[in-house]
Amino acid sequence: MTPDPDTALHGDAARPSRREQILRAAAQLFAERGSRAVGVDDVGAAVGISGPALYRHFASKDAMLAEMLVRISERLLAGGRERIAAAGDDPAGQLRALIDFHVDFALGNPALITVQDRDLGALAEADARRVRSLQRAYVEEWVAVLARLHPGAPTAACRARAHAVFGLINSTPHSAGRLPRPAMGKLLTAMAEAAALTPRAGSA
Amino acid sequence: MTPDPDTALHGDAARPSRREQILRAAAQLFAERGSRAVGVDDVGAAVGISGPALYRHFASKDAMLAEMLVRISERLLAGGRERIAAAGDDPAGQLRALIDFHVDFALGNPALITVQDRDLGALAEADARRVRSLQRAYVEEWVAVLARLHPGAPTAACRARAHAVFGLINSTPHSAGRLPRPAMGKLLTAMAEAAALTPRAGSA
DNA sequence: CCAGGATGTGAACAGCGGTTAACCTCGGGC
DNA sequence: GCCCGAGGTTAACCGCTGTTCACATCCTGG
Repeated sequence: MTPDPDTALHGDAARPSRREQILRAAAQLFAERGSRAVGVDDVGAAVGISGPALYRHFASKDAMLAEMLVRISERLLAGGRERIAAAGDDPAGQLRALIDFHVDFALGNPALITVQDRDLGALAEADARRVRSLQRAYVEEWVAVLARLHPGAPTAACRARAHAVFGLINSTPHSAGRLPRPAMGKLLTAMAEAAALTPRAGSA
Repeated sequence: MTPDPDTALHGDAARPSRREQILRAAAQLFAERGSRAVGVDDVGAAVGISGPALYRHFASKDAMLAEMLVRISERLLAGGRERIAAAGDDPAGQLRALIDFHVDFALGNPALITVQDRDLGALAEADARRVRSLQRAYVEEWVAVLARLHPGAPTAACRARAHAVFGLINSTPHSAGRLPRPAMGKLLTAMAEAAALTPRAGSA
């Protein structure tokens, strides 16, 4: 019955266990260069140990990436659902809650955002399936809210709208540092809301 | 004085010379799996030849990627400038022209869009510099237009706005196929315009 | 009809990078 | 005081993949 120092519990807070340090450092490096381009030695060096020592903490390099991506997707899905629930029954309020949440996440974790949609393809099919499933669930939360705001719009359109808003907000890593974070937050929030609410234009 | 079948001229039209076939196929594969993950043999197989034959047309795999990315950036920059010039002096019209152009490009070349911002990091520093320079120039075209539409806004904010709009439009590859292309075009255009024009919210 | 360049091919090479193996070193419980 | 497991280290292995080589082929122009 050892305290099980690294399973699901134990969160991210407290002094980060080696595993956490590694995941953080790896996320940073993966975001900068792409997971395929960073070597095991690079990740090791980033946390002060060297190379093969990582295998004391992870089964493989792919396992690191998998855990990283699964966690991100889980945080997004859980956070999104929380915010929707906390926003009551008003779809407009729910949308604002989702946007605020996603903007905060993106501004706070640009590296994770980058890795998430660049290195999904590097996962083994089993892991990829799991991540995609979580992502899909998150998207569907948005779609449900958007559907109430755009009655009569086809679901596919709401889905496209959700993806477009993600793209807008996730642009953060590309223009990071240019603008102070609070200003960036306000700007992205306003743009995202405007984009999400725009009625589709009439045919003529 | 051979007709110089493959230099700059010769465009993309006509029956695509081997080089073009290869570049197209490679773009497709790179977009699907990431440039590092596709082997030289895969690209060869995609055009019916096998493996090392590619070296009759390109100096290296990296050279293929480099040429691909440089071309994309050039097309975007040239196209953007054209459209702005054709739109006269009205900033609102220029913005619409830019948006239409970018939406068309993204919907027409999802693979190129994907490769462009995922595999930039795989380039040698010299090539990367060139591509970044072209991209920057394209962004600045947008920034100039946005600055006229948002007088008093700091340049950094306009730049962030431009990146956000790119992210919105470039979301296409992630939600492709779901919606018929014309509908997708209308939707993205409307969302992009709304996002680009939203005034930044007041402080309280 | 014959040289020759353009284009392909399959085999061999070489380097890189993930993974494993064998060995060290502590800090703590019986 | 000893044993032992957690966590590191370095050296070796090995498979994969970009690249090169030596050799066919085929179409073309003289």
